[in-house]
Amino acid sequence: MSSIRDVAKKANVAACTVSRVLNGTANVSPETRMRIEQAMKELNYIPNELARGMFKQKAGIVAMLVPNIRHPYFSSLATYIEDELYKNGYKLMLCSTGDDIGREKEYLKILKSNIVDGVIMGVNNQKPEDYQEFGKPLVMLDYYVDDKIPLVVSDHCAGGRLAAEEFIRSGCKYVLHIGNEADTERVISYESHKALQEVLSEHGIRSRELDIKWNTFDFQGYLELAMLILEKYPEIDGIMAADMPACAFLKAAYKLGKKVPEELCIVSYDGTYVARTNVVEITTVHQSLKEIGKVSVDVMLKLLAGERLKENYVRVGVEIKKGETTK
Amino acid sequence: MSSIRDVAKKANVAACTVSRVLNGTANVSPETRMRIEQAMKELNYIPNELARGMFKQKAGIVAMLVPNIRHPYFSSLATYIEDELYKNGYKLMLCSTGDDIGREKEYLKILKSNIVDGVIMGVNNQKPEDYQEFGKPLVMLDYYVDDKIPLVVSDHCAGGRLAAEEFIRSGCKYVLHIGNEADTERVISYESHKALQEVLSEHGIRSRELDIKWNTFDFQGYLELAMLILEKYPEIDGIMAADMPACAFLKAAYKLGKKVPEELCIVSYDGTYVARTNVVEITTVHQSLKEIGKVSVDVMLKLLAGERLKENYVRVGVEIKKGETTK
DNA sequence: TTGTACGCGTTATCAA
DNA sequence: TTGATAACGCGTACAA
Repeated sequence: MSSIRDVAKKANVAACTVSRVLNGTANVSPETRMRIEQAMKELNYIPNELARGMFKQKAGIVAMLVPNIRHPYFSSLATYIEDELYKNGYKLMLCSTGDDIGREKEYLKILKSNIVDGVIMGVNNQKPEDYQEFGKPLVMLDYYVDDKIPLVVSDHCAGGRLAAEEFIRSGCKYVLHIGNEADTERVISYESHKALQEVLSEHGIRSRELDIKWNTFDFQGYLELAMLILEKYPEIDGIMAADMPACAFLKAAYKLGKKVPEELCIVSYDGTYVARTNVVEITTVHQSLKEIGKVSVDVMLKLLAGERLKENYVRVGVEIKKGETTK
Repeated sequence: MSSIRDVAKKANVAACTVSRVLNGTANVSPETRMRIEQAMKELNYIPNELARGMFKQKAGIVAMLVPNIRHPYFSSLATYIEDELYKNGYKLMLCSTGDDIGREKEYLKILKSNIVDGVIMGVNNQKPEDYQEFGKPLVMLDYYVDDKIPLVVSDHCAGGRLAAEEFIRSGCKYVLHIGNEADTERVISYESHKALQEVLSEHGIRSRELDIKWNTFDFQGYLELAMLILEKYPEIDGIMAADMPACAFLKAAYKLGKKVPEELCIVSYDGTYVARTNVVEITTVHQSLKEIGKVSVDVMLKLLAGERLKENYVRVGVEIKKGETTK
C-alpha cells in the first residue's frame, strides 16, 4: 500500500499538495498536477478512507441493525435504505443479530466506537437507557423509547382498522390474530392488534389474540402450529397474521381441506413479496417499506447534519390490497 | 467524545498506561488500574475503532457485494455469512448494487480504500481485470475470473442432472428452462442448464432454453411472461426456473387451469424460502446456502491470515427436494 | 511499573 | 502556488 507521502516523494512535492489535487481544495499549477497524477497512477495509489474518516471524525457509514436479514421485511427495507443512503454518499453496514439479545448488545457496543456515524435500529430488545445513552444519531423503527429519539413507523392503527373492516365485509364471526410474544407496549406495530380488536368488538365480532414465539425463521414450525390451531378451533373463520405465518395458515387450510375464503378468511400483515409469490393472492395490509426507508434515511441525514427535527415521530401510511383470501 | 488522553489525564497517568489496561498487554498495578477504570467510566470512554484500525492496518470488516439484498437468495446467504464472520470477530458490510453496473464499479473503488479488509463478491459485471487488480482478499461466488481468485460455488452440474432426472421420472416430453440473459460462460450456475440439456437429450427429450432479463425484482412481470409462454407453447410439460420465476409459472398454470403436475411439471432452482412458503410444495433443487456461506468465510479468513489455499475452487453439494409439482 | 516519542494517512492552517 | 507543521486517536518501541 502506497501512502500519500510516497506519491509526494515521487512527484517531488509536499504531501499536502497531493491532498489538494485529490480534493480540489486549492489551485495547483497544471504542471504539478500532471506530475502528481502520473505518480498516483504509477504507484497505484488509493486514498485511505480510514485515515480520512479519522480526520473528518466521520466514517461515511450508517449501520442498520436488524433481527434477521433473511426476513423479507428487513431485506426489502434494507434495500431501500441502502439505496437512499447511497444516493447521499453514505454506505450501509448491515448487522443482523440473529434474534440474539446478547449479540444486539455487542453490536451496539461496537457501533458506538466511531466505526459508523449513525444507526438505524430495526431491533429493540435492550433497555431504553441503552438507546438513550448511545451517543450517536439513532433512528428507531417501530419502537418507542422516549420523545427525544426519532421514531419512524407505519400507521399500524390504520392497518388494524383496515384489516378489521375487511373481516367485517367478509362476514367473519370469529377472528384470530397472531402476535409476537416478545412485543411490549413500546412496539408500535402492536397497535394494529388493538385497533383490530376494537373495531371488531364494536361490530360484535369475537376476536382473540395469540402470541407466538417469533424469533425462529422456521416456516415448517409455523405450518405445524397453524394446522394445530385450525383443528382445535374450527369455529375460527378469520386470521390476521404477518405474511409468513399467514402463508402457513393458508397452506394449513388447504391441507385440511378448509376452503379459503368461504370457510376461512386470511389477511396478511406487512405486504412483503412472500404474500405475492403464492399461488393464491393473499389479501394484505401493505406497509410502504420504500417510504419507511426513505423517511428513515431523511431523518438520519438531518441528525448527521446536526439539524433539529420538527417532529420526532413520523408515521407512514398503509393500504390494504385485496386478494383471493377474503370475500 | 473523550479520547484515551482525556482518560489518562483524569487518572493522572500516561495514555499508554490506559492502552495497556485496555488491551492487557502489560502489567499495571491494581491501584492504577482501578483509577483508570474509574476515569473511563466517568468519561464514558469508548475506544475509537477507526484509529485502532488505522494502526493495525485492518478494519475488522468484510464486505459482501450483492446485486440485490431483497432477493431471498442473497438475503439468506448474507445471514449465514454474517453469522460466520461474527463468530470470527469480523463484521459484515453489505452493499447492494441495485443491479447497476456503474454502482458496482463505484463500490469496488470505495472498498479498495482500506475501509474493509476483504470482499465477498456476489455480483460480477466488471471486466476480469477489475477483479484481478483489486489488491485485497476477494472471494467470488459463482463466477470464474482466473485460477488465482478463489471461487465458491454450488455443484450446478449435479443440480442440472438432478432436475433432468426428475423430469425424466415424471415422463415429460418438452422441458423449458429459464436462464438469465446476462449470464456468460464465466457464470458457473449456467452449467445447470448445460447439464440439464445434456441428460435430457440423451433420453431423447426435447428441451429449450429461454433467457430472460433478470435484473428487475418484479414478480408481476414474471407472472405475465409465464402466462404468455404457457399459452404460446402448450406442448411444454416441464419447467426449470429459479424459485421466484418458478412460483410465477406455478401461479400462471393455476390461472390458466393447467394441472400441476399432471400437465405441467415444475422444478425450481435454488431452494430459498419462497419455494416453501407456497400453498403448493414445489420440487426444488436446493443449494446449501449455509454451506456456501460457511465455506466463503473460511476461505476469506484464510486469505486474511495470509495462508495459502490448497484449492481455489470449492464446490458445494446440492440436493433435490421432491414436492407436489413433479410426479 | 510507568512515561516519552513516534508512526499510521490524511487534511487544515498558516506562512512563504 | 507551494510547503511546513500540527492535529486526529491509538498502539508500541524504547527509555527511565
